[in-house]
Amino acid sequence: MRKDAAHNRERLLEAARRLFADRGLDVPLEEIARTAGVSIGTLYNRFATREGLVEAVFEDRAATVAAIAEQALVADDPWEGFVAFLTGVCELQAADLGYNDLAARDGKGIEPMLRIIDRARKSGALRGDVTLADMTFVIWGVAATVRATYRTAPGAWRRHLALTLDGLRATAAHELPVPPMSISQARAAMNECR
Amino acid sequence: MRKDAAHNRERLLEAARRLFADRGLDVPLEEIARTAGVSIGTLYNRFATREGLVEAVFEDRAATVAAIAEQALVADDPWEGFVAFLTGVCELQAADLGYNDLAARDGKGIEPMLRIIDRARKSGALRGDVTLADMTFVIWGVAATVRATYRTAPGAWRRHLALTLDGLRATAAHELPVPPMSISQARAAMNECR
DNA sequence: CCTCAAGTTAAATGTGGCCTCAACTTAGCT
DNA sequence: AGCTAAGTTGAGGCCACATTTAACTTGAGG
Repeated sequence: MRKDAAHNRERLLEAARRLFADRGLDVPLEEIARTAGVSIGTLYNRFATREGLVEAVFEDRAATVAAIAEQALVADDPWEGFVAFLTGVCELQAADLGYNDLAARDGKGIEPMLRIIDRARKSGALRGDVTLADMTFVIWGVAATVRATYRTAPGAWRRHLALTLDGLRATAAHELPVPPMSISQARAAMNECR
Repeated sequence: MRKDAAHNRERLLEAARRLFADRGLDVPLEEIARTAGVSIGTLYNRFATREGLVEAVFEDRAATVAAIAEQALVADDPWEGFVAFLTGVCELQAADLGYNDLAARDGKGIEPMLRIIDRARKSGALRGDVTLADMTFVIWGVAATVRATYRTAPGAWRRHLALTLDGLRATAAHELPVPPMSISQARAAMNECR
């Protein structure tokens, strides 16, 4: 790749990073190009599709989430680890409207939870009847609250999350009315998200 | 109003009712007119704005919600009443994507909860630290789950709601990290919802 | 310095939705 | 039957955004 092309690519990523963060994934591509000081054609040269750009902007997030998961797995208290993981992911959501959109559609954010859930359940703190698929409820719920409140009441999502977590403790468990979604249902539902 | 105009109004309401229910509030007005067998101009004659149409389609819902609230207030067990109200409203959301959109934006759905919450709190079943504003979390959360799952896993929202309710019981209470939103913050956040 | 593949540009094209308006039609009154 | 206010129509203007394309520019190897 030529030097000027690489440079434009960086400028585009920077612009997209900022605009996605402030306004979500639906920002017009023309505005991203303009903000980057580059023509719309160049944007299309560097990133064939919107998804390509989104992927490039957020590729680091997978590693971030993995790091949060690792931390969570070595926490002294498995429940604290579980809480720390969800809090960490939700903080990413709250800090970036683009990632907030993405997390609700993407699925990759919850897959690393499998072992964290297992550990917390075995410790007896996490209720035994929740599954990985139930974590989508947490993500979708907090995502919705972030979207609604990020301007009016930033930080309100922490209260939503805390209430949700209280419902996930073994000590809070009451019988659930329907079986959990299968993983493929959960994945399909995430893809369907807009 | 002339007879033919009244007739067209009905046809438009019917079409809008069905399309909103199936696809949410963002259905193109042209499609509603076409489905009603009427021109777009006539739609604008009968309903000056999209909100006007939405309001007309869903005007009965306020009474429905009020009825659910009344039922809830006379339930033997205040907690059961509380659960019944939220379940009832969420069933409305799940049955109609348009109302699902509306409930998350509208606020009117939760105002009648004030007395229900009071009663459930006084009975000792509902945790003492939750407020009316916290109910927006339930509405937003279930709305998001309905949107994500109505095709893939209809009914999954009942599980989301049940987990949420378990977190609202007094017996589940742990300290909350941030104070509740004020009512005006909650209202503003609802208006901000897309 | 020349060359040309690589890259950039902005205008053009396409799509989809909103909303208006001037020309036409009709209900309903007398 | 005739009049007219009320109502209907759909084409047309507008806008926002996506995507393509043909003409122009430039980095970098020889």
